[in-house]
Amino acid sequence: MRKKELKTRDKIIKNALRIFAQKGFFRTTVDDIAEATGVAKGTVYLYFSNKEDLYTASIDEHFNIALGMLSEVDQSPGTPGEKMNKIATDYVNYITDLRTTYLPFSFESMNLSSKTLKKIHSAIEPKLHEMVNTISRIIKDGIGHGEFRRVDPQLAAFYFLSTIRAIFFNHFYVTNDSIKTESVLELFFDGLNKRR
Amino acid sequence: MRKKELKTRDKIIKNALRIFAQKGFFRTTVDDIAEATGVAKGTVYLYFSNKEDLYTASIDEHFNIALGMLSEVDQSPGTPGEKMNKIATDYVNYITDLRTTYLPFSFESMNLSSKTLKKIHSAIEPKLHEMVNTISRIIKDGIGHGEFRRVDPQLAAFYFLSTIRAIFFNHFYVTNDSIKTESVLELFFDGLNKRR
DNA sequence: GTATATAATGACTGACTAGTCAGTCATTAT
DNA sequence: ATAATGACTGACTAGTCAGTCATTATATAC
Repeated sequence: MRKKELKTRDKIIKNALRIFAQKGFFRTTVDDIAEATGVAKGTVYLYFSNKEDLYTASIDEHFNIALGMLSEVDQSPGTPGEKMNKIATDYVNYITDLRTTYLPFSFESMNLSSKTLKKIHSAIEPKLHEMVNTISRIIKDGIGHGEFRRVDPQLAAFYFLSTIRAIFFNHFYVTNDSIKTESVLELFFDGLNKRR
Repeated sequence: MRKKELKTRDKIIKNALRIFAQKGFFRTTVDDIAEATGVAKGTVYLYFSNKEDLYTASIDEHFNIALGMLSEVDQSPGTPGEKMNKIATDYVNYITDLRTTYLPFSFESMNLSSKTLKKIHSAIEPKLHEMVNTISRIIKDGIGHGEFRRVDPQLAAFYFLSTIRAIFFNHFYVTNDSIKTESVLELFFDGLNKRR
């Protein structure tokens, strides 16, 4: 039964994404995920050949969700600046829902020298590039319309993603949570230097 | 013999910092660190009560080094903008030397809900605040001298640290390494928006 | 109603590693 | 020359968890 199979597989991925995002790869056990999904551990291994495979699938899911949000905002009306603001707030909400402290779920925290993590890295890279490219197009558009300065769109897109991460970092490490998404975005768009 | 004791303990921390930075907490074994230091595992436990204790000590060492670099630059001559540029490039060089892919070594990648990581978090937090405060003072100075806009110095300082992290992120995830520290800093200081 | 195929289970294994501790030995004190 | 010290060792224990597989349950076919 193909339908049922997809359903179980999807349920596992959904739970794996949430738990991996909350606890990270090493502190998450396959038993955790099986229990959360309501299946036995053996069932997980019917759909995924090993833990890394499941992790990779979870990351894939995560990026698909993120890319979905991105293109939705991209296709909605608004100036490039408005679109980027929407992207940031949507993404912040999504991650907040995941209740992850294990952030970008999580590229920078992994040692790429091991085979496993290289595999994960190569699964992430194309997705990340797709995100960068989408944002890059919006920025190019903004440059064309005279809204943005003539900067390297790829670099600015990348930096924009880092800025979004900075917002979370604020949330988790500054107990005084007066720091708001808008303030950080304001800094991103207007910079620190005084205008001359 | 007090002298010798300090030496062994310091050697262990030094190696632990390097290896934890390269592989992260979970993939690093105490045996790895002992072997790298040239002592038996038991020796490690003479100086540290457990693995987390050693990790915390390593993070402490890391922040002390970072804070040392910060205050050195702070006390040297230069405009606030020049100082911040120096801080960023120095820090990039330091991390590059560590050969870490396990970034800010590593706040955002840990699940704070566990006791262990809460302990680590509380060890990090004061150090991080000290870093933010130092940078914050430089920014305040820049605002006073009319170099920077009137922004929240704490927020801008925090965002500056995130910007430095963004530079590494670039290095590790963009195979085309045309992206340079200066370009990212330029975006930080001047923002994306066109000046009106 | 029986047979076959497919899906799911969970007890079990074995590799791995944090942490222990009885014993060693070079150095220092008497 | 003898005794005391304590830094250091590494084999060992105990716990964890990824991955397996013989067994059971469920669905489908005839």
